[in-house]
Amino acid sequence: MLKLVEKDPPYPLQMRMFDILQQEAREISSSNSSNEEADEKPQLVSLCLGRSQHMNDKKETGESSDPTQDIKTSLTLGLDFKGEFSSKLAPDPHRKSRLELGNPDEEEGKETCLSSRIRKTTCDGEENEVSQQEQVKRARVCVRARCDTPTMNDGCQWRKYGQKISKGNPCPRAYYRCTVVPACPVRKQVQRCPEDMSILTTTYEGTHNHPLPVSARAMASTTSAAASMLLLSGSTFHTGPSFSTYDSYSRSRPIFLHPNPASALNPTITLDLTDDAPPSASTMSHFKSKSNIGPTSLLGYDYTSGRPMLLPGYVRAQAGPFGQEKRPQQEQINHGTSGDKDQQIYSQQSLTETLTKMLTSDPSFQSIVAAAISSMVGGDKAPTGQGGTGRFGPAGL
DNA sequence: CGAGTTTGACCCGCGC
DNA sequence: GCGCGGGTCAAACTCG
Repeated sequence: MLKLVEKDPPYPLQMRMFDILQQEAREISSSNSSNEEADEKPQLVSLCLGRSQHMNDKKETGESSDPTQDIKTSLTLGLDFKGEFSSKLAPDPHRKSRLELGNPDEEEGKETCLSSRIRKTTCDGEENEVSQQEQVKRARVCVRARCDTPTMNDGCQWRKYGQKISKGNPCPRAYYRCTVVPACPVRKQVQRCPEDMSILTTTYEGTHNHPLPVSARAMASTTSAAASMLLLSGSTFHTGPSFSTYDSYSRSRPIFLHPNPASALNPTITLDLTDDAPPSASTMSHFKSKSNIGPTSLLGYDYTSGRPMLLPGYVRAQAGPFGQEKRPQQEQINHGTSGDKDQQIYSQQSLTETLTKMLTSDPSFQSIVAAAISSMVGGDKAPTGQGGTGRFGPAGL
C-alpha cells in the first residue's frame, strides 16, 4: 500500500482512499463468505464489492506477490457469485444461439474453456447454481448522474458497438462493450434522460474478467456493491416509491435508489446521483449555477463523522491522471476548453469514489440502501438474518 | 493503416 | 402466428 503512495506521489489521497476501500471490502467479503457458508442459504450472493475470487486464488497461489498488483487487480465490475464470473453465468443469448447454429465463436470458447480455476468450476457445472446464474444474468446497475459528456467516464475503455432509438425516448441509446481485453463480457448502455438532457443514465451489466485501471475501480466497486444488495434483497423489483437517503443525511445531497419499472425481467438498481430530488435541490442547484463542476463533485466524505458531506475542495484533492476514455472523440466535440473537460473528469471520478465510500464504508448507509431495496421489493424480504443484519446492521440511525 | 464509430440489417424474446 | 421492440452484428466510413 505504501508502495502505491510512493509510486504515485501526486495522488496520495486517492491511494489512501483505495487502501481503506480495499481493506473494508476485504472485511465485508470475508464476513459474507463465512456467513453464507455457515447458513447455507439458497441465495449465494455475496457483497464482495467487485473483488473477484480468481484474484484471491492468484494471491493464494503466489502468482501475485506484488501488493500493488494485488490492488490493481482486485476489483471488478459487477457481481461476484462464489467466485464465478457472471460472464460465464450470463452468456450472450445471441452468441449462444449463433454457436448452436454452428458459428464458432472463439471468444466464447476462450471465456468458457481456457485458464483459471473459476472457469474450471464453471465448466464442472453445478445444477443448484442455475437459479443464481439466472439472477446474475439479469442483475444490472444503473447509474443516473448529471454529465455533459456523451458517456460517463468510469475509467474503463469502451467501444461503441451499436446505437438504437428506443421507444418513448427521443434520445438514442448507445451500446458499449469493454475493450480492456477482447473477451471482457461487460457492457454498458448509455442514454440521456428525455426530460433533462443533462442527465445521463448508464447501465452496467456483467463482470470484468481482467484487472481494472485505478480510475475504474471506484465505479466498479460501487456498482458491484449496489448490485449485490439488490440481489440480497430480492430478485424482482416492482414499481414503487422512490427512496431517498436524504432523511438520514440531511446535510448532504441525497442519493436516490429506485426501481426501474422498465426492467421487471432484469432487476435493475438505479443509483440516482442527480440533484433534482427534493429537498436539497435548491441548495445544490444554487451552488451548481455558479460552478462548472456540477453537484456530484461537491459530495465529499467526512471521515470523522463517517458521513457524506459537502466538500468543495474534494474534486481537486482526488484529481488524478486516470479516467481518460481511450478515444474521447465526441467529448472533444462537445467541450470547449480542456479545463472544463478536466473538471468534468475530476467530477466523475469524485462521484464514483464518493459513492463507493458510502456504500462500502458506512454501515448505516448500507442499511439505508438495504432498507430501500427491501421496501421496493415488498417489505417482506428485508435483508435480515444472515443476509441482512449481519452485513448491513440495524436500519435504525 | 489500425482503431473506433456509424448505421442498416438481422436475430430473438415477448405480448397480443 | 405475427408484429414490435431491444440488442447485436458487421460493412462502410471516419479519424489520427
